[in-house]
Amino acid sequence: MGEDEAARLFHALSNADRLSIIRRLVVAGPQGLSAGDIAQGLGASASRASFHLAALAEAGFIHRQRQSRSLRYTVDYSSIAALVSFLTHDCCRDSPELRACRL
Amino acid sequence: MGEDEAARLFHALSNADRLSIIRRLVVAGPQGLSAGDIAQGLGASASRASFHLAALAEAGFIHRQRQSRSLRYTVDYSSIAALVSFLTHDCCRDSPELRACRL
DNA sequence: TTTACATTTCAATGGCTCTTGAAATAAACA
DNA sequence: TGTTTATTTCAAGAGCCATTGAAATGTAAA
Repeated sequence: MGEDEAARLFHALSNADRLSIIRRLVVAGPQGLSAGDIAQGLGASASRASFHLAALAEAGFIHRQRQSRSLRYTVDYSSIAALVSFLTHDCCRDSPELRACRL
Repeated sequence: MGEDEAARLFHALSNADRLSIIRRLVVAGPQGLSAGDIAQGLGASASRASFHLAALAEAGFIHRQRQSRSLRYTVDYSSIAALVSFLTHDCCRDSPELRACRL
């Protein structure tokens, strides 16, 4: 992953609503959540939730699937793993200093 | 770390120049690099480099120290470790699905 | 004590991001 | 078919971000 791509992914995570969405989808597990559930959980309007869902989906952090009238969103763990990998391997070059402060 | 704080840190990383700065500082090691070295390496104007250095410093990813006429910048690994920890522990709740796709 | 060097700060500009509410799309049901 | 439900898309506006070049700050050297 190059720096431009990584920057694009970090931008997708640079918003509290979007981080909250990811966390809710992690908690929800494999069955995910509908757009409406997410908007309600966030206390946001439908269009605001949709805007952030679109940003996350475009970056590959979540996927969606229609289920009758609802759209069901789920988290994509591999995209998060890729970002962790970028930070530790690419960016910090597996530096011992980083390891040393693993929490 | 809360979602607002995490979002703030992700925003600091959401730019290719800033990611490039961190990488250069990792490569440079404990003695770091001067602002001028960084601007030159980036192919950016002094003020542009300074702008991005200020954003990274404000977020705690780098530190600076005056050394004669230059300002020497170094990377702060603990801030990066904290972000990795946020992604894996807080955001993904140490989910086995995340582990499963560790690269 | 001027002069040069290293870096930041400032002001202006263009572009992007987020929010809101209204309109459009899509699916299910009566 | 017409209506309700679920969600996205669109347009407009406010605010933030990044870039540029000029001016200001701080430090060392002549």
